[in-house]
Amino acid sequence: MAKLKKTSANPRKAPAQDRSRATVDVILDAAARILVKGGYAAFTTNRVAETAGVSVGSLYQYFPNKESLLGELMRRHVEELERGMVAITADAAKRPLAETIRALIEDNVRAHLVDPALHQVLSEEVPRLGPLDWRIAYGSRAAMRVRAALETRRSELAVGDLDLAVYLVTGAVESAIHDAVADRPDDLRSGALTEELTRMIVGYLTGKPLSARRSLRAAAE
Amino acid sequence: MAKLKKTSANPRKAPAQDRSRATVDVILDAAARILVKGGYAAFTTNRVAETAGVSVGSLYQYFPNKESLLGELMRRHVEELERGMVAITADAAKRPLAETIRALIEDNVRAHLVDPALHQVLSEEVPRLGPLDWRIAYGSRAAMRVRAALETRRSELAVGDLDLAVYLVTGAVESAIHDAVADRPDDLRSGALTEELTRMIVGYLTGKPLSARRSLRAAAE
Amino acid sequence: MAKLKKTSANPRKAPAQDRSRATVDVILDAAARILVKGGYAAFTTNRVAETAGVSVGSLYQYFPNKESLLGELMRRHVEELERGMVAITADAAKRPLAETIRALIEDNVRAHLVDPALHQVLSEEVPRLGPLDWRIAYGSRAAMRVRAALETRRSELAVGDLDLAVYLVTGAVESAIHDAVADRPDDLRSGALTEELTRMIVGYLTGKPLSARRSLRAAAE
Amino acid sequence: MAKLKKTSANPRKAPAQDRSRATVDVILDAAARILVKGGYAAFTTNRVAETAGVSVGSLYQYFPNKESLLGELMRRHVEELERGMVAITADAAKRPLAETIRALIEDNVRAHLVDPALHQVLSEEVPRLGPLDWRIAYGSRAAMRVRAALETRRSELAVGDLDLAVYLVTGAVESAIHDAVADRPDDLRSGALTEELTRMIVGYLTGKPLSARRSLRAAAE
DNA sequence: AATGAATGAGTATTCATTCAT
DNA sequence: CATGAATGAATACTCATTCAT
Repeated sequence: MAKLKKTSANPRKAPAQDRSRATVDVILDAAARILVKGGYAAFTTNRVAETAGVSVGSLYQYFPNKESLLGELMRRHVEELERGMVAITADAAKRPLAETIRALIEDNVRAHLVDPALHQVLSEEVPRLGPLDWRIAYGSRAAMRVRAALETRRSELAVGDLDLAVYLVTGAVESAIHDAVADRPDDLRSGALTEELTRMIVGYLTGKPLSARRSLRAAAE
Repeated sequence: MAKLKKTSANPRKAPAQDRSRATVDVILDAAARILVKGGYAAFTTNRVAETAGVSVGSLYQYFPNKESLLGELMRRHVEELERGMVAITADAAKRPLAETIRALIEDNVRAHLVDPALHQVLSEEVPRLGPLDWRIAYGSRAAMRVRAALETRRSELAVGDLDLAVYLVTGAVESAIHDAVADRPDDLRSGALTEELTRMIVGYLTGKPLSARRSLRAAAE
Repeated sequence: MAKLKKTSANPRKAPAQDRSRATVDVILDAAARILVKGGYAAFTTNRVAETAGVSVGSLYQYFPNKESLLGELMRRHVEELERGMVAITADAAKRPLAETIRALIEDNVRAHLVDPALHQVLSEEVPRLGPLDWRIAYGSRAAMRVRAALETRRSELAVGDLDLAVYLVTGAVESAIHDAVADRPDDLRSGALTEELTRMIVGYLTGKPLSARRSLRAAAE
Repeated sequence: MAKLKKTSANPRKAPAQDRSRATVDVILDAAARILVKGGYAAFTTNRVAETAGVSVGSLYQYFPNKESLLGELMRRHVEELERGMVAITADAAKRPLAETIRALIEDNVRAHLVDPALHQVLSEEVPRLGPLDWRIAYGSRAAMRVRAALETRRSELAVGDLDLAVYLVTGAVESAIHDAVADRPDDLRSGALTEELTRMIVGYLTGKPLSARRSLRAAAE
């Protein structure tokens, strides 16, 4: 049960001053390192503080509670996930659908390969943080963006319920890539997974399958 | 003292006697109820025992540790998930691919609608249990079964790397349905999600899209 | 603190019947085996019963509590220690002091080499059992016997306070041999320790040292 | 998570600060009081903390586990036992053997009369602590020191195997005095036990008995 | 007599959080 | 602002003992 004592999961203050910013970063780095190395079980506030080289007191100066530390870590990760997506969806109207979709998938793969271990722990071991949880926030924001992008090329779509289709598609991409980080790292890095995902998604959305063979080229043309 | 590495996540003894069986069930019921109601945080051995109306001692008579309680709960859930799959994949050779796939998806949806709240908590909040974790065991077993089923209809397939395709497809189905339990219960119950998923998967695997409109009928013919 | 709930540390009944006797023995054997193998930490009533192949209930039929199990084990050990001593002290009047003393020491060594591991655990790990503890009972009984034996040869003694001397001597012998079981097993088996102890004790009691070299022979003549 | 095998039986940190030192002392005092009053059975970490007037948390701040509490208590006791012995053995070469031996025994008696109840509990009831146990460490260190002392006066010795003799002698002295704390406190305080022990040991080691009557004087001359 | 399921008080230990310095 | 000593509620698990069958 998510027991939020404080408004929680948000940094206590905007890190305006330099020293503050530095301290916050040092703490978050330590937190990430600990999570990656020892999993959520090793993630204790005292240890984070010690590893960061600050006192627990200082940690609590910047983060009202343990949860907020995780929250910030997640926020940063989502930022990374969203950075590219914003740019790509912005250009959706100018490009064929297939191209946009492939770009989105490629970018998601790229983002998942940044500190994959941390990403892993964050989504697998860390208990849910209530409505502030990144998975929820990110999921729906991503869906909105993708929906908007798809709507700019409505004519190419062959789906009935666009909402449902977007939900399906974003979920499938995110989860496939996420799981592949652990299960199929080679296919992820080689582009094989991107290729297959793209074929699956584009085929589904447009009703016109990219031929397995020509898809890469086709999308580029 | 011989410190037996507790082969955790397995019930301590086969519940042979009637009283024993009853106790085991009463405990598992209580465990499930607590998980659903209060999440993993509320899941303490003492509370489970109390809720079950037995002593902690009794709980530990049947489950060597907390983990094993979760393990058994998971085992039962997986059993539910697998029951139908085995039957369906067994008949794969006799039916068109689309039909088998739709059946698998429908069955998975059905299984997810049995005690969905418990299913949810089990996969989202409960920390990973090592190699005994059902997610790992189940995932790969399911993939194997599906692969075998698809191979009986190789000629209908239009994918290069079958392994990768199976990985993608089973993961996408499982995660889409799983997420929809929480996010889109109506689409799940109405069959809309099943429909879309089937179209996506069949289209991807065969290279020949089911038309959105005629898909249901088509699959049946 | 020794918390005796029952009159404790005595077997509940004289094992008269054959089946009873057999059960008692089977339980004590199991208890001894467990103590030797796993130390006092492994010594739980349930495990003893299981190892013995009887139910806990049966164990409690014959032993009112855990303590009494240990008590009986100790009683048997003391019996072993005392068996020889009685015979030897009985003949004390007929023999030179040195001979009696050597005989007592030799017999004590012999007794300590019977199941030394059990002996060890019993005296080192097992918590004190109150006034019923064998160490106390045995210690004073042994002292009494030795005192009586020495008094039959008073003329050979060169000590002032005989009581104190006996206390010193019995304690020294017992503890030296006991420790040597663990620390100097070779000297114990070779007879070297017996030799030295005899020299020390005889010298102390008679005021006339046995020469190191001739002591063995001298005692025998 | 990195599970550091706690190098138990050592204080967690050097008690540098004043407040820390005070807390440590207050905890150890409480621990000693509880052991003396209620024996090892009453010795629970929670009770120690409560008696000390600190929280369990604080206890664990300074002692990584229960064992380490006992370890420190033992360490301090051994310190007491060794303090005098070092000084006495250092001067062994300058003095007749008898004098050194008597001094060692007297000092051991003195040390055993400091908080004898605690000493008692520590050696009788407290379970062995592995290689960190003071009994082992102290025993062999003491033997080494005594051996060195005796070797400075080799010419006065009439023993064959010095190692064995030292083992015998240190064990006998330690155990006799130790037992006498409980069994013969009057003889211990009056010096009678010291006297007899000295006669026994000196006689054994030198082969020339101190006459019972003149021994005190003789040793002094 | 024998069984073994059930009991539940008791224990060591952790860790998020506070607050006096 | 920073420190880190102190807090104490909470938790998993054990085991001697009982008693209904």
